[in-house]
Amino acid sequence: MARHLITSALPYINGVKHLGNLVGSMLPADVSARFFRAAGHEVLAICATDEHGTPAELAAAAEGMSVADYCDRYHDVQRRLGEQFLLSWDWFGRTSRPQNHELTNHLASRLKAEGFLEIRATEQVYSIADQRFLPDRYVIGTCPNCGYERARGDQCENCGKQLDPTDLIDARSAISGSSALEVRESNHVFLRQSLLSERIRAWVDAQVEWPQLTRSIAYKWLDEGLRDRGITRDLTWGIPVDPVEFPEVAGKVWYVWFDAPIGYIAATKEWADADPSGGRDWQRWWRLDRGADDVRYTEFMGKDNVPFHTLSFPGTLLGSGEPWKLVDQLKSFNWLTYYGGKFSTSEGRGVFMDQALDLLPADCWRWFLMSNAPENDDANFTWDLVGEAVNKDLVATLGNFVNRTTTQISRHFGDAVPDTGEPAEPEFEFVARVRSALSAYLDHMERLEFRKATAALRAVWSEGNTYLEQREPWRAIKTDRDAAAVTLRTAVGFARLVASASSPYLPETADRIAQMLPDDRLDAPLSPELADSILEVSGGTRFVAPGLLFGKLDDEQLAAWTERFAGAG
RNA sequence: GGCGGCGUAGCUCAGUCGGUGAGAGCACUCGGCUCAUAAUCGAGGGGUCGUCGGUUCGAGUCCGACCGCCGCUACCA
Repeated sequence: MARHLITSALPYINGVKHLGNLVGSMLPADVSARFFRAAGHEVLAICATDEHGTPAELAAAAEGMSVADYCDRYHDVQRRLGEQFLLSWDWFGRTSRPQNHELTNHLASRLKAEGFLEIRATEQVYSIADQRFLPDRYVIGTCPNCGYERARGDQCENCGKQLDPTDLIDARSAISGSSALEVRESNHVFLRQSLLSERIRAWVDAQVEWPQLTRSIAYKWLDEGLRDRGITRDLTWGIPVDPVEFPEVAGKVWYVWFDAPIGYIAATKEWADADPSGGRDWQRWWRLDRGADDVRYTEFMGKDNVPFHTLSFPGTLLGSGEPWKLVDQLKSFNWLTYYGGKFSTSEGRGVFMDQALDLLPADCWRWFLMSNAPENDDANFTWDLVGEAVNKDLVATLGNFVNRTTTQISRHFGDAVPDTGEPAEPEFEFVARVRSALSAYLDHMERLEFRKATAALRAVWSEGNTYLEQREPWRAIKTDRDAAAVTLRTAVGFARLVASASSPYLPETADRIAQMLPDDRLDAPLSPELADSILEVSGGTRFVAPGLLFGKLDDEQLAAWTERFAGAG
């Protein structure tokens, strides 16, 4: 038994996440958490909402709410949607909670003591009308290079030229449109990543398990040279700096990218604090000097998050001088595109988590998304692929197997598992084939190779249909009732195994299949040897047909959804 | 502009250190079966591996150029 700490990139607070966000971090994290639990390991799965920063303030203002109320509301929305997608977090926390305030300030204090922080004066654009400093990209104006009128202060989207806000002609606030801007000087705390660079590189060098995408992103940044980075902001919404320790920046807050990953640890502390018995020990998962030395820590995220998780956050923990647990495996994902384009909130293109659940059950989405996950390259969402995943895999292969098996049992043997006949060579061969297919599936799961794992799981399902075709119980029942009994009892045993094997992807369906045998459940850990359990179902035990597991999607339905979600772009 | 990635059967994708006749699922064709949501099982057709050139006994796999698509480029997160 191993101990697995699993975190998924924290979803940002401003609104409902789309299916690309889901498949890039939260969903694979949950599939892995469920898999490792099913395999008998100890698992702690942590997630939280990332609540600080300018976009949260603006989104709250747009809805006429205080930012604290706004975050309360959307934290609840995201938690509920996560639960509806059957994400089995051990804890879903918030970066705005006191645990994160405390830990963020603690780590800042440690970094200061170790000499990795520095106060620097910076010049930033201040909007008088908005009464706030503007991040570069919130200043818009005409590009001096190409004349594009809606260039942003960091880069012109039209010609690609990198800009400073002061380069823009007719610069104005992207928030209010006001051109009453001025450059003001402001002190900020900088994390001296340049001093940490060699330690971070040595640590990255040791991460031989990381996938290619993760490693290449980390080395790209290291090779270009890590720059010192401002980790405070002139905002009101965030974690306030300690005015005693950092008087030069009193009244400012820590940068959201400084406090967000610390939120993984703080959310674990929330989890521990929430247990009144005091039986949960967060340090056992995060402190190498408090029992975390045998933890295997896996992070899940989209590729845009990789630099922060391979460089800045590890730099923060290494620089603290304290023995924090660092990530072991970092599984990163490319983008899920919608018919080749970006999922877009502003243009209404793509499918969002709340809409998705109105169309199909969570299990269908979980299966479609994971079997088409953007693991090695950007992956394309199309409704045809949704239809294929549901109709071919779930309905025709898995659902049909369970349905044809249970229909025949109910018809010929009633509400008990047939108990006559003895397994023979065909059953032993079947078990051997299942063991082999199951083994391939479990290997891919261990390696977090989700597309290969789903293909391998589908191959496991197929073995059931192949077996039925070979034994033809519908024919045997007419001449050799015992032979049909053995076949169908074996098929039920296989279905019970399939429920266990499929549970990481299809938790709800797995439960429904398992309910077929309410008195004879399978709870042994997932392993190739579990294939032997196929022949261990008790004949005569109570049997309940679960009914159809999945509904088919017809072409008209898919066409209607294609039309509805085409979006403005 | 810089950096990185991708371009393999109609579609979505695998192809580990370059090496027996280039793979899977879906779609398509043929056959079997009829218990099952016309589902299933078996067999088969289909690709000059973006283009051109190079290295090599041998390249989808390495090198160069070009064409096309995409991402990142550090105070949005």
